[in-house]
Amino acid sequence: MKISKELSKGSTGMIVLSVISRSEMYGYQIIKTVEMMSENVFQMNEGTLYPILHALEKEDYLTSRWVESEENGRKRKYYKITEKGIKELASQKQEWETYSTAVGKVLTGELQTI
Amino acid sequence: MKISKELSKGSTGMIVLSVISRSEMYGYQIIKTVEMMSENVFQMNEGTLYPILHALEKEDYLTSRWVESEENGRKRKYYKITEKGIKELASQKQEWETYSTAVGKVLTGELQTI
DNA sequence: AAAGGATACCTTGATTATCTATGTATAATA
DNA sequence: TATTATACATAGATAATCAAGGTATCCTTT
Repeated sequence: MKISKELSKGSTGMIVLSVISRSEMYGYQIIKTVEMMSENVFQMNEGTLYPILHALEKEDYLTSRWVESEENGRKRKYYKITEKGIKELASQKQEWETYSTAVGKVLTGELQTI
Repeated sequence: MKISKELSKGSTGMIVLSVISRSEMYGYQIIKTVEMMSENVFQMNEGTLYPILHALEKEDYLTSRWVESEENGRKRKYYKITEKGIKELASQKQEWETYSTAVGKVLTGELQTI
């Protein structure tokens, strides 16, 4: 990810699940899609993405299949979300909501200090 | 932090700077304050906090002093934010804003896929 | 008086997410 | 012909956090 430091750790799997949940995609396309949707805030690199895809598949959140491109003969590995993945995504979104709301509360100092 | 997984990685330093920016505090108090302000979402453990405090001090974002408590004789190490720390906090808040907004965009799918 | 829990500091070693670098290969462009 | 973009992948390094352990004092309950 481009966003400096370690801020995005932990959310990358959710981001990947999220974009795949809208349409079957291959790895390189995921990178470009996330880049575009985040307006270049997230610039995932391949060394990050591929291990995540493999892990998500191992957990049965995704399935994959090889597809030969029609324009060029290039092979692409398409990933599709599973039912289990859809549930996991919903759970992770909920957790993200809880987390980001909590950060907001601390940053804005809604409550008083002890 | 209590929030499961690794979601909060990278934001802990900012959280600490943020609570200290409102008043001088000692370590244990920081943990309790963050717990309260986040409504128990963040349950920082000591093994996380103390190394962070030392690192922030080393970077001159904080200064510390030992204070003997008046109620009981217990010694506490109070941390105070510096000018440099205030600037750093502002920068990290800005980054958090960019990051969380980007996550929101990807999750809600504001734009279309390629 | 003893025991346990809360307070208060700290460090070490393990875990894990991500990055950097590297590798392979093809297609399109300059 | 050389470079860039596409497309997959892995290995080793880095770094944030956690789990566990250590020391010590104070307060409350038994």
